[in-house]
Amino acid sequence: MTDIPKTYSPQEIEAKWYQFWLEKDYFHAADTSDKPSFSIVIPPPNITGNLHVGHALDNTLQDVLIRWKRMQGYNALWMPGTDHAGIVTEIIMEQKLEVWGTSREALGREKFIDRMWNWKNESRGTIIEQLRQIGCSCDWERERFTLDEGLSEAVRTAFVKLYDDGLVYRDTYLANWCPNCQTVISDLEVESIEIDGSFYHIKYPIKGSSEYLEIATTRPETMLGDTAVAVHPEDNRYQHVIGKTVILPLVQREIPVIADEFVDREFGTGALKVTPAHDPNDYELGLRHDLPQINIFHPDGTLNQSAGSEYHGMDRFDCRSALIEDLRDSGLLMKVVPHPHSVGHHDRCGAIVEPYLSPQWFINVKPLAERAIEAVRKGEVVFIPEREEKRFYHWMENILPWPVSRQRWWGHRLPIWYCDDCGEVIAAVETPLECTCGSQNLRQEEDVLDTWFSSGLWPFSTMGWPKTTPLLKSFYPTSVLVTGWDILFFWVARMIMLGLKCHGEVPFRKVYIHALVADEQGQKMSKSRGNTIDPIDTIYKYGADAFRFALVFCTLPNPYMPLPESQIEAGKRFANKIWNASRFLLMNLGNFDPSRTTNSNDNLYLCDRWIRSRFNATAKNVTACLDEYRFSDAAHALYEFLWHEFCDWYIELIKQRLYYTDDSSSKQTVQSVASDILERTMRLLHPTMPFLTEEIWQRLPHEGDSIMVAPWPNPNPAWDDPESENAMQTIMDVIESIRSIRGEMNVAPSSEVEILIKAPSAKNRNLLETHLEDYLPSFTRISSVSIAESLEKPAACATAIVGDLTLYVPLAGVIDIGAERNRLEKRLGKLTADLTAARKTLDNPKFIERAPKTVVMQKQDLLERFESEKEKLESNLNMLE
RNA sequence: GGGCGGGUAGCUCAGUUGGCCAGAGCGACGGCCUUACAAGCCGUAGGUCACAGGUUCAAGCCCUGUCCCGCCUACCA
Repeated sequence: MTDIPKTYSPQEIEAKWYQFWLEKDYFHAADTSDKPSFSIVIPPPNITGNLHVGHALDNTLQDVLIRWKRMQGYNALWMPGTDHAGIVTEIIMEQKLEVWGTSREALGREKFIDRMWNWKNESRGTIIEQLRQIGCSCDWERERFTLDEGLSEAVRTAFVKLYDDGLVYRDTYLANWCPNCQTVISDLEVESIEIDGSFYHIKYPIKGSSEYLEIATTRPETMLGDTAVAVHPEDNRYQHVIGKTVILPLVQREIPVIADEFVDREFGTGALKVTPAHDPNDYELGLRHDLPQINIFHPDGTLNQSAGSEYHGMDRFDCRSALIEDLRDSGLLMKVVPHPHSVGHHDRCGAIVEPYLSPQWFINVKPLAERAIEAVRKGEVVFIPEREEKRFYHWMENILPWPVSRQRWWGHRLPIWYCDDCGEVIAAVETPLECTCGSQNLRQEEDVLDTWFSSGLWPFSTMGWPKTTPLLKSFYPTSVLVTGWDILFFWVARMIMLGLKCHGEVPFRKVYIHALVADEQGQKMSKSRGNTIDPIDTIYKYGADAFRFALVFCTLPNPYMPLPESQIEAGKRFANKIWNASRFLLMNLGNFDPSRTTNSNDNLYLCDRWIRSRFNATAKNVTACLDEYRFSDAAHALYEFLWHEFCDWYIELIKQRLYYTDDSSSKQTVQSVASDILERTMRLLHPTMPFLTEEIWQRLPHEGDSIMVAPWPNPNPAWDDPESENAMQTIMDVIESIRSIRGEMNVAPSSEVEILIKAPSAKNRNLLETHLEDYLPSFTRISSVSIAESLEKPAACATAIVGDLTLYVPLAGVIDIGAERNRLEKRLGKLTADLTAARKTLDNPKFIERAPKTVVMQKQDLLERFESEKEKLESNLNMLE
């Protein structure tokens, strides 16, 4: 066993165990089982993407849950897969095509799609392989992709079902249009960004008059599509122009001045240019006043022929500049005023979104939303943290129709066919052969569906829906969904709506919404900020377990979670600490034979009973934390127990017995207790740090083939031992006091000191007499220990007080009286303050009267302790001369 | 404009239904290569819990107001 390396090196260990688990098929969940079911579907990452830190967090948390539940005896399914990620993937492909000197249009739909599939097949596995590197125990045999035939059938089925129920319709509407991607997008995909824009004040001359109206606009180029000017009906400034005609500058089109209450008199000049085809408000205004809609843009954002020959073919922003110059030249530009305002940008490509008239397919999600809200209100889906539920309601209650068609090629083509002969529109799961009119001139809709539509079906489409499969029966609704808050509306809300609609049941019982990863300054990690960390580099540098531990440790129910590199380093140090504690133990197991150990408590030392009791508390705590999705607390509990109880104290406490005991049965006992506690703790830690724990577990005495399938450690009620915990606490306090004196008095660690302890109570005297000499040498160099009911304070010594105990450490020739006085006075100052506060509370008759008895008693105890300690401190101070 | 979250140690944050002397990690300072671990060990310092009121026997926690910060959301051209 001495061949165990001194430092933990994760690389080969991680690869080895992952392969082992795969070979043993531990990741695979049975279709049906006698065990209770637990299931999670992975938020499918982009098939052509790379793992980023957000994925790492999301999937680590899922892996923690799934490994934990598996150990708890569940038939645990983690359904993996990937998403085709329509628009983003196409954007990247188009960039590649440009480099290769071609384009989407040049290739045509069929060849373009072929390229996409080739790319998909090439990159297939990249992100999956990365998930494996962080240790994800997904059921890889069941891996799905949103464009697979089965899932595509689910998409068609769901869409047709919605169509048949009258929830799908086609409409020409002023929707958000991305001129760069040349597709409509939903309002969720529009990101408002504040820009330093300008207000352009333009003269609109009134026909047959020398007067003009002053119009302020942020988008002067849209004036080419103006079909009216509007003022407030009660605006005194403009009463005389209502009903008159103005001449649209440059264009010379005559347009009416209308009155509408929508216009805000306070804003701008109180006169509004109306462009029904290019502004949502103007669109509504136009409908009310029956104004013409003049579309001045091509789909790519260049000006079309309606803009007039002057501007035809120009880009919309070039046109703005040109138009401003022309207005200036004509003397119609009055002024340009800085006007910061927010402008919609496409969240995928960053282009400024254009409100644009086009025929689109919509889903009327209002009825679905109502049902989803009801389900959440009834608790069929529980949000963690709870506050996310409010965001959910807020969005759902104000939901608008969902534009689902996209003018793109990579995705599910809408299962809609048009009859060229009779104009019939057919929605069908399978390609129809002929129309009801008998015509075979059927043409499928060109548009594809929004990627989020297929994602919305993910929890059941991956399990075989629309077929009724054993998998659906066993695992739907899934137990919990784990995802970031940024896709609550995009994805979570839609899954709930579509799950209820299509499968009649919510898709998951719980949603755990985690933070987005931020850097040390609290800034979200993003490529544009350049503050990202690469998970694969990080794993290489620190090890997967260290990375996972840091992620779990930092996971709090906040919107952003800082993940400083120092925390990942701490994870690495923790892994190394565990490694070395295990190494120590393994080196001292000798020819220990666990099978010969009885479970008798006879030979147990105080510290054995203590560590078992502490283990119990830890096991309870960790389980409770995971039950409540308090990941960070679980990690803290494990860290605290392993490092600061097991390593700092227990290992030190047993060294004497392991090193110097000849009594083989006593040695056998401590070997048994220590290896048993470590083995169980490895199981508690396994979901968080799977590789390290497997490696150590395999080396320790254990039962079974893998820690992965070992049972989750439950607390053993027989191990709860508050008395031992109290006794150990006293001993630890004594040791800490001595160490503190040595440290503060600058006693060299190599020099031995004498310890005298006045122990008035028989209980503590007995405790110290029985145990202290066993334990003390491991912690501090001592020449002798004297314990007595009462003893005289030696000259020139430092003192400390622990409960009713008074410790004397003679330091003749070493002690600095001034330093010791300072030390004691400082302690006394704090003590006096605390004592005064406690006394004040207790002197209040209302406190005695109204506070619970236990609280009063606690306070009284506390006061007594303060008083006794103060008394001792003062006497020590007085004797200091 | 509306909504949500936050302001606790130098930094990042815990602090679960109000009730032991307000904690952790990192950083700082001092001392140790003590045979599991220097990726370690020991010790020390550092906080008017944003501010002002209120409720209560008791407030970091509950209520009101103020000041900051962040985010989400909204059609003011």
